[in-house]
Amino acid sequence: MRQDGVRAQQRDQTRQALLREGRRLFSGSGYGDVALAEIVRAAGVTKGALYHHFSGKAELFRAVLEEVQQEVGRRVAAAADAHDDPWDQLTAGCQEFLTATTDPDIQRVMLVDGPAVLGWAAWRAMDEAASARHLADALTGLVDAGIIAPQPVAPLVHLLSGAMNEAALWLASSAGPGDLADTRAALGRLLQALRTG
Amino acid sequence: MRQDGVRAQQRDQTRQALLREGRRLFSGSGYGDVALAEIVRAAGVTKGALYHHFSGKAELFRAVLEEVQQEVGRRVAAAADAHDDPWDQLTAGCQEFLTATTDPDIQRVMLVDGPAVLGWAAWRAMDEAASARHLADALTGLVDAGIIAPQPVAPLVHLLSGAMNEAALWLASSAGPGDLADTRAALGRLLQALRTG
DNA sequence: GTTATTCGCGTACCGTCGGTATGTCAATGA
DNA sequence: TCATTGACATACCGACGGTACGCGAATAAC
Repeated sequence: MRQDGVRAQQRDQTRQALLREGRRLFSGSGYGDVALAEIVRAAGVTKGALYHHFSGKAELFRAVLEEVQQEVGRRVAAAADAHDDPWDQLTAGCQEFLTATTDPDIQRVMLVDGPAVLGWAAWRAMDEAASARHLADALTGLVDAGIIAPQPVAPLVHLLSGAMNEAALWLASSAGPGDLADTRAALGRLLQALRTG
Repeated sequence: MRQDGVRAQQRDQTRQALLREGRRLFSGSGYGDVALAEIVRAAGVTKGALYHHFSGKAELFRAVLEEVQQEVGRRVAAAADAHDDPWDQLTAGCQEFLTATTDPDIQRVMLVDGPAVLGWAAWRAMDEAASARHLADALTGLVDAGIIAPQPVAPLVHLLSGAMNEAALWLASSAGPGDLADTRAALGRLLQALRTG
């Protein structure tokens, strides 16, 4: 990604600075309470630079969201790949998702502001590409292998994805000790319900 | 609620008009894309009236959200009360929730903009009071009756609530024929997993 | 019944913020 | 060496949320 040439390097550096400070401020204060002037000041540039790299505030946020989602997606995929058994891959991925998205900073961008700023449909498409796709693949594989009952996977993907999103928000907000373990257990029981026999 | 006296009537009428037009515009265009000037013009008043009844844009939205949530809550409670068996009450309530929140206008206010505008914690508290409380009560009752396995209900409430929210958004957005039925079936299977033996 | 007072709301105004138009200077290619 | 492109900076604008203040009618006080 890094190109040679003085100008290309400077360009990348500026873009990275905008993404870094944008992410930090959006995470901390929420999209609506962050002014562009704040972001560019923190990044050491001006609004001219921001509008040279992004079409506006919403697209900067979109870029930040994409970064966050792909990080979470990679963590989930890595946790799943650590197992060989398809069923273990599913449960490990779900548990890792629950852990990763418990970070309040990730939540604000990914789960709270994301759908409102970009619209649910666009947010869904990005989530699909980053992590829900893994869930759909895992479920499809398990159906094909006869491990879970034959059924349309799309409804399941959304039910489970929504369940984990909301649970993560709750865990970060009002979690007492043991709530994470209880939630993991409850989620495990729901997943178990999908198994045949 | 309606009081006598010319002034009290006028006051109620203005407030209702603001809530009605606010709800219509927030539902159609989303919180961020609706200007206060638009709302007061539609309601036939001025910003002075709006700020006399509400502390600002966010509180008007909060009042609208409360209205929407309580409507949904009443629908869910009514569907549940139509049954005598506690288990039937749970499933009927969940299915009704899924149906009620498939309305795109309700979704935008209740599921997309709500958490972003008021913050997740405040949104959650309102949702708790309006409808999630019924879910928690139903689950607690089923645990006490020995119909579902003894376990903390709080994690379950959030998992199921989140599952239904996300599923409703999906159904309204990209639903093909049969998706609603498939989702109801999948949700029913997940609920079934909670039953003992 | 007259006066005082509150109340519901309109009007005018302000600061801030997202967005745009244009200028500028260094890096690049011929 | 010179023309050109590109990566910004600067100055500015319109819109919007919010506030200060005024007014007139309904109500309360006596």
